Amino acid sequence: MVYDYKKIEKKWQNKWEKECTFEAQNNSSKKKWYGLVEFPYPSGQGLHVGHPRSYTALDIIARKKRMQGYNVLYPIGFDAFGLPAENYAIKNHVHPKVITEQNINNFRRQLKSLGFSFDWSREVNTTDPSYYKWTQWIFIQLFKHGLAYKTTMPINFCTGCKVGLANEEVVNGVCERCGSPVVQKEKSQWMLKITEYAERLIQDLDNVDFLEKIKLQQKNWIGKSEGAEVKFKITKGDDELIVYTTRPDTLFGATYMVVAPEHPILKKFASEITNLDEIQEYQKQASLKSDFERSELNKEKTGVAIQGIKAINPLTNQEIPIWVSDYVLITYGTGAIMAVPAHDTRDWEFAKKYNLPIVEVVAGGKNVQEEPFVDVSSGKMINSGFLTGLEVKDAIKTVIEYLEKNNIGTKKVNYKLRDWVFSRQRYWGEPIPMVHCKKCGWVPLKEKDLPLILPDVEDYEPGENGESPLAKHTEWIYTTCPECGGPAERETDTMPQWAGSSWYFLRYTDPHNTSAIASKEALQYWCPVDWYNGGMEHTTLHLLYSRFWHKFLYDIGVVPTKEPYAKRTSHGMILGTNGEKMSKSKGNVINPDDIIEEFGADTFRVYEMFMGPFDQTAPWSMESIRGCSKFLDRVWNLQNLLVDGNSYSNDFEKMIHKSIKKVSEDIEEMKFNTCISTFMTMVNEFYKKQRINKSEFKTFLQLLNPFAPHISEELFEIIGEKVPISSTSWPIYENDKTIDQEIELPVQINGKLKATVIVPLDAEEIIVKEIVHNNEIIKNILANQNIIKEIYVKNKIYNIVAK
RNA sequence: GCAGAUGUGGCGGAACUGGCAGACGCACAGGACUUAAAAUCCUGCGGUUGAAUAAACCGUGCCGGUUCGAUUCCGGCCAUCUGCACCA
Repeated sequence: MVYDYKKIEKKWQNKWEKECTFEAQNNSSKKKWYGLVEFPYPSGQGLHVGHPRSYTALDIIARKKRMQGYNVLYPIGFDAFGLPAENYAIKNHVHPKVITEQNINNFRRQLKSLGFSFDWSREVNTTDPSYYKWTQWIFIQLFKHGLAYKTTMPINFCTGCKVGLANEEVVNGVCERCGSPVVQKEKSQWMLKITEYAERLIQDLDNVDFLEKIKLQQKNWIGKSEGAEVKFKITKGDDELIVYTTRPDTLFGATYMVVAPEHPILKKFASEITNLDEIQEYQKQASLKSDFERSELNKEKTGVAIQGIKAINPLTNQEIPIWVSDYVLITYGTGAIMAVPAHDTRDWEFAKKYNLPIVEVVAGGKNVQEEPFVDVSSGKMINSGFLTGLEVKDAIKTVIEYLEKNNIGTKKVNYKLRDWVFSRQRYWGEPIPMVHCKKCGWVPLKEKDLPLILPDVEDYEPGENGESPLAKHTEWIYTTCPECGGPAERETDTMPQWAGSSWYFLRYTDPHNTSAIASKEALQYWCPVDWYNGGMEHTTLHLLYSRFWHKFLYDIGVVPTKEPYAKRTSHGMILGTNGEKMSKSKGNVINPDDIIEEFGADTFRVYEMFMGPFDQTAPWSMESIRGCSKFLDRVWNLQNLLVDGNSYSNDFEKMIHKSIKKVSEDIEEMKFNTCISTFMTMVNEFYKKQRINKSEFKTFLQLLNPFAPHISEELFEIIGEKVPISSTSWPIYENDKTIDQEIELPVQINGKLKATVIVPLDAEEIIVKEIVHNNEIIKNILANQNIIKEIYVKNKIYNIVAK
C-alpha cells in the first residue's frame, strides 16, 4: 500500500475539525496546561517556514500533555493591525480590512494544513471590534491610573511611514517596518509609563522560568544602574545643570560638560549665549540624524562650545565650559553629562579634538594625555581633594555622602528603559478612546461607549505633515465631551501594533465574553500561561510590554497572577539554503505550501524538528527533508512487518522502554532532533529484525503521534485500534527495563581506549579488576609496563596509568 | 564600542553531571534487485601511514591550565552570527 499523505492528512484534519478534538474545556476538574505561541501577523506573503518551527514544537508538547491527561489550551489568533497591510492597501487601493481578511483566511488555511492541534473555537483577531474594545478599555484604565499621559518630546519620525516610532522600532537608523530614514521631530504623543514598573520587571524575573539569556536581555534592556545626580551651578542666574553619573567619584576630573542639542538650557539661556546662531545651526544638523547615526562609533565627534555661560564644578569650584554635542542623547539620564576625559574614551576623544584639559583622578594608567585610562572599577584616587588616597569603592560612598550633605547631589538609581511612545499617526490601528474637551482636558470615553469603532473611511492615507489619516475626517473628530457634554474633539492617533498583542493570551481564556476581557473564573483557572515560546526578537519589545500590561492588570485586580508567563523559551531562525536570512530580495524564500504539496505536513513537521537544535538557527536543506520523507515511508511500511505474539527478545523490549524514556524527557527539554533520531533508530531495529508486534507498533505510534499526527493516526487505525491515538494515554516506561544488567565498560591505558569488557551493572572494583586484567589485549600491553595507578568509576570507565 | 550567542567529518548535527568523540540523517562509494534507470534493501564512510576487518599516530576554532581522563571546567586569544540606545 502506498503512503498517500495527501488523502490521509486531509482525512484526519477534517475529522479533528468535525469532532472538535482539540477544544479546551472551560469547566474541567482536570489539571490545566496552557501552551502559547506568538500569534502571527497575517502578512501578504503567507506563512513563513519559521512560524511552523515554533508552532510544531508547542504542538508536540500540547499533544503529549493531552495524552498525559491535562486539559490543554493551545490557542491561535491573528495580530492583524499594522503597517504592512496599510502600506499595501495604499499602494493597491484596497481597504486594509479587506486585505487583512484575505490574509487571515490564507494563514488559517495554511495553519490547518499543518495539522496543529489549535483550539480554533478560541481564535482571536486584534482588529475585531469585539476584541479591541478591551484593548481600548485597558488603555482607559492605564489613563485613569496615571500611566498614560501626553507629552511633547523629540521622537523618531519615519520619513516613509510618516509616523512616530518608539526607539525600539528603529533598526539601524531606519524604520523597522518600511526601511525609510528616521529623523527627529517634535510631536505630541501618548506615552505609557512603563518606567514605573522597571524595578518590578527586573525583580520578578526571579520568579519565572525564562531561559537565562532572555532574562539577561530583559535586564540589560531595562538597564538599572546606581549612581548620583549632581547639580552644577551656572555662572549666570540661579540655574543649575543636573547630570546623572555612575561615577561620582571622578567628579574632580570633570573638566567640561556636554549637553544634548535638545537640552532646554539652550532655550533658557538664549539671551546669555553669545554664539546662538552657531548653536542653532548645530541643533538643526543634529535633528536630521537618528539616534543610531548619532551613536555610531568611529564617527568623528562634533560639538560647539557655548559662549557666554559656563558651569562650576561643585567640588573644584572651577569654571568649566559647556559644550553641545550630539553624542549626548536627551532621552537618557538628564540629557547632560559631566565629561571626565581621563577615564572615558568618548570624552577623551572629544577633549583631544577640542583641546580641553584632561585630569587624571584614578591612578594606575599610563599617561592620560596620551590615552584614556578607562578600566577604573578599582584603584586609588588622585588629584581629588578630600577623595585623594581612597579606593574607588570608598570614594563613591564618601563623595555621595558629601554631595547629599551639601545639597549638591543625591544618590540615584537610573534605568535605561524609557517610557513607551504609544501614538501612531496611522489609520490601521485601534483608535485611542480619548476626547479632548476645552473645559475638561483629555477625557476617556465611558465604558458603555466602547468599542470606539475605527471609522470605515475611504481615505486612509497618512496626512501631509505626519498627521493621522483620521485627522481628515471631521465628522468623526467632532463629538461631545463624556464629562460635561460640551463640544470636544477625538484623538486621531491610533495605537501601535504592540497594544493588541500585549494581552491577547488573556482573551483566549474566554474569547467571546462581552462584559469583561475574560471572566474571573476563566482567568483564575488558566493563568498563568504555562509555556510560551517565541522569537528572541520579541524579548525586549513584546515580551516586556505584555509583562508590563499584565502587572498593571494585576494591580487593578483584573488578573490573578503577577506574571503572565510561567515559562518562556525561544526558537532559532530558519535560514535559506545559502545560510542567509530568508528574504524576498535574496530570492531564498521557501514557501510552506510547496513543501506540504511535495512532501506532506508530517514530513514538514518532522524535518523542522530534526533540522537542528531547536533554539539555534538552522539553514533549510532540500536534501535533508527528503531524508525525513524517506523515514516516514519506512514508518508506513512497518505495517508489512507486523507479527503476532511477544517481543523478539528482552533487548528488543528494553529498546522500547528506553525509547519511551528518552522521547518523554527530550520533548520536555525541547530536544526534538534527538527524539527523531530515536524514532529512526527504533525503525532501523524493526527492519533489522524484520518484525514488530502489535504492542510495540502501538507504542511507537503513540510516541510518534505528536510529531507526525496524521500518519500515526492512520496506522493506528490500520492495525485495528478502535479509538484515535490522541485519546489514548502517553506510554509509560518501566524503569527496570531501561537499565542494562550488563555493561560494556571501556578500559583505558593512560587515558587511551584499548579495550572494552563486559561487566555486571554496579560491579565492585575487585570483580572488574580481575576481568580487566584477564583481558588478552590489556595483558599484552601491560606485559612490559609498570602499573602506577588504577582508576575505576562504577559503570563508566576503568583507567590504568602505567609506564 | 557594548551586550548576547556560536565554533565538532564533505554537510546538518549527537555525546547524561568530566568518562568509548562523531549517534541519527544527508551526500558519496560499493553491492543486491532490474534488460536498464528510478525506487527499495544491504555494506562502507574523520584524517595520516598501511595490503589490512592488523597496528600506530593525529583529531571537537587557537594557546595554555586543572585532572588518571577535557567537546565538557578555568584563564587568555581568534573567527563568525545576532542585537544595540556612544548610556556617561
